[in-house]
Amino acid sequence: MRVSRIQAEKNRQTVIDVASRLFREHGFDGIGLKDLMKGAGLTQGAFYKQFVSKEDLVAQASKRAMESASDRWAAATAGNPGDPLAAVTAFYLSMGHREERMDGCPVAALGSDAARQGTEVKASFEAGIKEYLEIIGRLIAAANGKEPDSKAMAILSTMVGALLLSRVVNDHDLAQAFLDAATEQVRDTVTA
Amino acid sequence: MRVSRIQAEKNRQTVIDVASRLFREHGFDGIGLKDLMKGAGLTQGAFYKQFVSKEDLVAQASKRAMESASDRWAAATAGNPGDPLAAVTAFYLSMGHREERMDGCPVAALGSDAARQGTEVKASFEAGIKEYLEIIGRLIAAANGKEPDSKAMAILSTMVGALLLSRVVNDHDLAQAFLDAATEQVRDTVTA
DNA sequence: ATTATCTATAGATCTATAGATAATGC
DNA sequence: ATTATCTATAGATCTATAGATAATGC
Repeated sequence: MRVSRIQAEKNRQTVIDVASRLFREHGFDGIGLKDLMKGAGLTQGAFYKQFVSKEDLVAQASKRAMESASDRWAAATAGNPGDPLAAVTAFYLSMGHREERMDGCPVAALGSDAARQGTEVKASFEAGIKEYLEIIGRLIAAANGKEPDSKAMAILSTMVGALLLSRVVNDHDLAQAFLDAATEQVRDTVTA
Repeated sequence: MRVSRIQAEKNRQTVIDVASRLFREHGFDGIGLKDLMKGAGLTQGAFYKQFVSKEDLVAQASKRAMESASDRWAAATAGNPGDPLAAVTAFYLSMGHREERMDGCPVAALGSDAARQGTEVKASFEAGIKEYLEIIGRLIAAANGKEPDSKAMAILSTMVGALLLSRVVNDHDLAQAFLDAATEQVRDTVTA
């Protein structure tokens, strides 16, 4: 029954990874500890040796989700050095991203939920958002000298808002139109 | 115990109104039927004579919330005929709105939750979003002839995204900066 | 007679805890 | 001896239903 300390820590990390995905899929209140632990191949009983409370896991899973999201942004920019911002918007503002909540941006998937959470969860999101802003800031600094902070915030707002809006409508064409409009807007903001 | 049909219908409407506010505050999964009915001055038992299921109430409360939100937009434009779009952004992109989830925009308050719901709930949001777009479209049509649809979608995305982002960070200054950046962005989009 | 609302409850699920078990680590 | 995980369970809460009650509406 008992496993080694190394394996125990691996299990803990797996729970955080699984939770970061299942929370994005079902919301913080939409999935229980039993199913979260089952997703990691464990039972409910192991949970409280790994975490203080569900809220504790929510904060850690939020952190993990934001880290993997900004890693994905960095990978996209590295994959297209010619037009890195276009590379980011190409995946972020795509119908594929709209349909893969579980592996997508945590701000769009859980932002409304996160707004109701405590300081620690918001701190997890805040750190990830600052990472997003730094990446955007670097990308637009090359093309544009003035007020990169404000422009980066406007760009991020447009992207998050468009993805969220695309997900709450049934009409696929309308969803696509939100993503396209945001793509164009970001392009215009950078060249302005 | 029994009340008149007119009073019964009033009670039903009160439940929808209360739910539209309490859902925005706590999320669809964050409040139960007992507390929703208590908020309307009734007990849990009356619920299933008024609604088919909790999901049914979620759809109706979403519709009500979006209606009252677009009414608020219309009121803001009517209140400042000189610069109606500035009137809308002034309240939408304010710290006051950030802090009043319960009476604020349902897309920001419940968008992540709505993305996980069924067709009926999304239809409620979709109708409200189209209303938002129509209002923005009318306001920018006056100042700008070309592609009002795409511009309206970009503007709405920026507004929703900025409000959501302002709510998931702890730092008030960063929250304010998101709202300010979006305000500026909307202004630039219209005059471009 | 009908019915809007009430109290009560069924059955499921939720978070969290307790004690048993079996492997690790000293 | 310690402890990571297991099974089992406590106590609260959730959605939904059942039957009682008391007022409306015919």
